[in-house]
Amino acid sequence: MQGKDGAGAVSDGSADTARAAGPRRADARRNQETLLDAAAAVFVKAGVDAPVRDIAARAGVGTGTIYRHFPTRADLIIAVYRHQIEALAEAEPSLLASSPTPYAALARWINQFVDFLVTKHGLAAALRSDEAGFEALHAHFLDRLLPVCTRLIGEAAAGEIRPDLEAYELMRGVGNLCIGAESDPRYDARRLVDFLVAGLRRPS
Amino acid sequence: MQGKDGAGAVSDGSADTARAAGPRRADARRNQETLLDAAAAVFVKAGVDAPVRDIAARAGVGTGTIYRHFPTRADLIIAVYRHQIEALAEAEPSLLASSPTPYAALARWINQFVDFLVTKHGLAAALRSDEAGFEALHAHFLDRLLPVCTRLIGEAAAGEIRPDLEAYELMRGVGNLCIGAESDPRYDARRLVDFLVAGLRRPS
Amino acid sequence: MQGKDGAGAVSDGSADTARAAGPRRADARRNQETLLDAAAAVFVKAGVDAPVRDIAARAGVGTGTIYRHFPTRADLIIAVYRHQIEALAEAEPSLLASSPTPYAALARWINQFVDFLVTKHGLAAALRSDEAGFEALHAHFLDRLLPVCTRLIGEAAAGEIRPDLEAYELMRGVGNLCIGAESDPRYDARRLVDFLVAGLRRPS
Amino acid sequence: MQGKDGAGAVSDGSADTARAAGPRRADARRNQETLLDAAAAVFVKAGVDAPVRDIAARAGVGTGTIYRHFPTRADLIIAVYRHQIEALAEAEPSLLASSPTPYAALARWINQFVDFLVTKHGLAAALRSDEAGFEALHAHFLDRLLPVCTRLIGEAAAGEIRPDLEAYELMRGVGNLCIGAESDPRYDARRLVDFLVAGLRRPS
DNA sequence: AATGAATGAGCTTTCATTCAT
DNA sequence: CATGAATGAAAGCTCATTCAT
Repeated sequence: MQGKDGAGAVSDGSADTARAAGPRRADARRNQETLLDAAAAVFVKAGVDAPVRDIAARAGVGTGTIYRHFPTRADLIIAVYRHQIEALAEAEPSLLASSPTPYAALARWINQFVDFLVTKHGLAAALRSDEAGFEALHAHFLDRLLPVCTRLIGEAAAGEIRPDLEAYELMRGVGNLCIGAESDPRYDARRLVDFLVAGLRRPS
Repeated sequence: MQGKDGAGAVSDGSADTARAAGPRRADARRNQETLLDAAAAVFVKAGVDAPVRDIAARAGVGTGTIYRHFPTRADLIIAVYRHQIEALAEAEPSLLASSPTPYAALARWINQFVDFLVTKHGLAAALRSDEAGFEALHAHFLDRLLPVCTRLIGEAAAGEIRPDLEAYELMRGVGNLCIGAESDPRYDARRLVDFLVAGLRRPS
Repeated sequence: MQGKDGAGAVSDGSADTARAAGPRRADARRNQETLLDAAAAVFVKAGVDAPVRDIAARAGVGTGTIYRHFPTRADLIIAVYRHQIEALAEAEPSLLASSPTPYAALARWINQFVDFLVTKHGLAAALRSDEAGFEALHAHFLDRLLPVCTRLIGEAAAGEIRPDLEAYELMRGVGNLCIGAESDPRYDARRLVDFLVAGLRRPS
Repeated sequence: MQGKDGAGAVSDGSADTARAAGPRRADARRNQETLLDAAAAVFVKAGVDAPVRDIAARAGVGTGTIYRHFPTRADLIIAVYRHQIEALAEAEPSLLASSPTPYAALARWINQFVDFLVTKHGLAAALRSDEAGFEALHAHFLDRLLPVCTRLIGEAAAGEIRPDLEAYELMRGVGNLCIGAESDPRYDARRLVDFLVAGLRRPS
């Protein structure tokens, strides 16, 4: 599984390191996380082609630091992609704990998932020449998040939402709704996702 | 195609309604329509790459007839595309008349619209080399159907659905949901469209 | 001689009429000639198996008209065969008149003869089951053209070409050179006929 | 795959052996060669259906010897065919050496080639039921002789003959001229081949 | 009598699958 | 196992032929 994890065409070094759990020293890892959080936020707002300067500014570092950790933009996108996947995977318990109902937790998770989709769709463009790499990252995405979404749906399925909803189908549907959303001001994907999520509720 | 229809010799008065497109002779135009109806139905079920034989069989004609009218598959897809657009445009009054509520009419129209999307997405693939042609057909699509969908939403907006819903956004959303649906058995686009349409209703 | 003229296996009627002098009315005969000219031209270019549509198109008529005059392909081939033989027979004086030397006239006649051979060879295939019919048509061919070719050779024999050349031998040789030429792109029969005709000249 | 060598339907044994290098013992091979030379000569004069007695007589052996080596006539024809091909292939240098000009060498080679064609055409009849076998032998013929003829043409092309002459076309043309020559006393194929070869010369 | 749209058998090509090496 | 030849089902496309107009 090592050699086919999809980072093939991308420069190694820090990107590869980031893939596991980040740098060894705690402070270094914290820096890295800050940086990825910042990049993720900027990606959500301005797309994966956002200026490096903006990301650096939001992270409170110099642009050189970004390039030190992620030599190419693809490296950065991949790292953010993994980072957001981790965040989505780890968000489950806290969402369930802090939401009034399981359905509300699912809705909030989907909202965070939409943020991630900017990165995911950008990834496809960034790795256009590396089909295998993209496939591997996509597989990682499914491996990690399908179980999470399935559990969230399961919690809500008890009474709030329509039965027989499949996590794959929901995630794909939300993913589809977000295609091309960045470039079209007349199309607000998030609104439509809200409609879709609303439509999951059982008719009262 | 001999005895396909016992009353074939009797010309159908209603079909004589003057129309811009179509062959001159009345029977030829009726044949053409039969053929396009059949092709549309097959496209919905089996995609735009469905065997010509299947389309011919459903239309009750020989394969040669298809090729005579539409020398290439792109020609056929384009004709079906226009035909379905017309059908969608003309369906409005009857849907409104025969549905219990305007919302139901909209929902049924969207359902028919999903059928059309198979053709629309197939069109993109068929005209991959003809960007300009595709743009023109897409423009025609918007010109013709945006007003229709806007009116249907307007009817329903009075009380049944959430306000401020834009026809463009809805059609784009439904269109997006149907991307790649043919090739993925785990993904039922129509189900998700139903969820989306359900989500348009005002919370009671 | 009537009943064994070689059209035995072929449907009778108009084909038989055509054999003599064509239809009675002048315009009908002209139509017939137009049609045979067209068929001959198409045969030369695309062989005796050329689509009926192509012949009809070149003659400016519908396909049905071809079938009315020549119910089977064999009928058509036979008619073209006779038609071309007549043309070859009648070409003699004008060729002699319009060519600088008798040898040039012979060369041009042979060139036209090569056109005819496509039909002649096609005839054999078309009448495979009717040996007697083929023999009769072949005899007609010899009866009509051997004298013509003999005269042309006679004119040229005075000084331009080798003595003792027999028309039969020359025509057979040219005929042989054209066997199987249609199906083999690497073999240009007309080129070789040109060589052969060139080889008839007396060494200077 | 047995029949790859083209003699599939035909009895094996000496025919197959002959293909490689002939019998082991030198004297036996010399006998074989004498026999094939004789058969070739008889074939040229009297066709491939010549009586075995005649061949045996010319080879100075008894008829039993012929049957011992070549159980069926097809075996014999195939062996002669291969033998003549070898002879034609090996004749090149000596012809070039002993002829006044390359063109003369080519003309003499073509003359010998005409001898061979009697066998070649007879082969087609003998193997009528073994299409694959004939194809294979024909392929062998082309493989072996096309290069030889190409070289001879190349030698002569310098100045004596018309440019752009293809070996395939020439050999096919000569082959065609010899079709049906045996059975028609009014048709002297060799004479026509001479004309054709004469026509290859550049006009002086 | 002429036309050409319609038909569908059949030819060609493709391609998934199998099987032998 | 890996390879790639062999197979044949499936589909595209052509064109001879018919027949309603």
